Amino acid sequence: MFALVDCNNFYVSCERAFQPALNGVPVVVLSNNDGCIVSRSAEAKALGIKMGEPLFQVRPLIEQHRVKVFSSNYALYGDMSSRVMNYLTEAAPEVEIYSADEAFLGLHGMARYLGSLETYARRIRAEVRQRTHIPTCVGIAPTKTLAKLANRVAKKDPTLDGVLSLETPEARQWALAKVPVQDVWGIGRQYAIKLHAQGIATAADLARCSDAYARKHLGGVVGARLVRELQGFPCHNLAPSEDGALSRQSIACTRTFGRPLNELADICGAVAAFASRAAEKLRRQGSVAHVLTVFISQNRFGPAPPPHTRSAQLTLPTATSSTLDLVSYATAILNRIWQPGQTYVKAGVILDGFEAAGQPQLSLFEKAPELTHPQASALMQRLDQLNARFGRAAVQVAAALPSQPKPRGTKAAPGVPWQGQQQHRTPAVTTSWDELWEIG
DNA sequence: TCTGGGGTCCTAGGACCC
DNA sequence: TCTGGGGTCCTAGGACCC
Repeated sequence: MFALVDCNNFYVSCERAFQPALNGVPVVVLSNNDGCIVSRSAEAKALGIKMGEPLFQVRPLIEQHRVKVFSSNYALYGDMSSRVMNYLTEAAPEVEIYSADEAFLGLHGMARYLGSLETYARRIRAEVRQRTHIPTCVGIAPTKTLAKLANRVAKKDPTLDGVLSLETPEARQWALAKVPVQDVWGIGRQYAIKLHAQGIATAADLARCSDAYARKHLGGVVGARLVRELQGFPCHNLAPSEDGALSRQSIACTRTFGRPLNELADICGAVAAFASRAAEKLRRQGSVAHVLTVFISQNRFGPAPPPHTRSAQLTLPTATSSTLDLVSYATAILNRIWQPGQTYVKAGVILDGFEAAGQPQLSLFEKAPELTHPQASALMQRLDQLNARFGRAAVQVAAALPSQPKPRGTKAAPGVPWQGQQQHRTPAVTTSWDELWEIG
């Protein structure tokens, strides 16, 4: 059996945890750059504000109903997420952290010891709420896909009080019939259109499909597994998270700029900063990367036809996690793809092809790579320590700093040219000394 | 004026190898 | 007319997830 614990409206709930006055009123949280709606309270959903909608399109609705609006505060959400996950790691023998706000618990053979899994789930839910003020729902089922489905039904049906267990076939049939096919985990927009056109409207309909049908219409083996999981046959194992942290196969840092940019120096600063961030994340998970991709994008909503993005990928001679290496490779790639006279609105750096740091895999017949310079590695360690202590980006490579102010008489825009808007951000009350709550 | 930022897995096709 | 049968690696792209 699996349990899926999923936080309700996670970003909004994090804001509410420190501002109880937000309870009961409509609240939304915005994406980076204050562009789109990415989290909504139940009251905001009821007003018809949709997930992913651009802020400027719903502004009338927001003003009319006095919806509270917040820029995203990832320092706060990340910290709240670890609090929730740390507790879950204590509370269950096996935990897979699936995202910032969701975790699968492995409950194989646990019913013997726990008695009712549903009672256990209710206890977990109450504990998470008491410790963090974050509301959750829990779904229990023999497969991950059914646990997701159970969780969804628990969220929608208030009489269930946040927990639904699908341990019996009867319970499963009942739940499958209630869920529209587009709400099944793994059915997105494209598949939903196709399925409805063929008369498959609910999860129960989908669970009755043949293996051949699933393979043909739902992306091959992926779709076949999806249908099997709905039928109650597990195809996905738990992937337990070590140390309560996620370990990635790729790491990206990509951003829309605060305003469109056409100066190479400005874009170069952005790319250097993104490469630095990506390198930090890479070191934190103890990996080195072999492959580096840089891309720059023009406005995809503008009149110009696609493609809007230029990118290039580089296989590095030696896998590395050094900020200095990655910044210099990244800016070299940028110089190859940047075109003068064009205006760019976004850039990104993506790292791939990971190995564990300190033990690169040697391929047969290849010469051993040069050892990482101990000095460079010590330097990166100091860099990470300083930034942990004095705040992110306290120490940076010079390339990531904004270029020098322009000569007098020309008007220089204030601040870092590529940095985005954050007009509605709350303080990082749990992670920043400067922004701690003052009581008194 | 204003439109996010991460990730995953899978497939197909081409180059190349024996 | 007929024209092997595997492999691997890489890239691009699609679909999905939170």
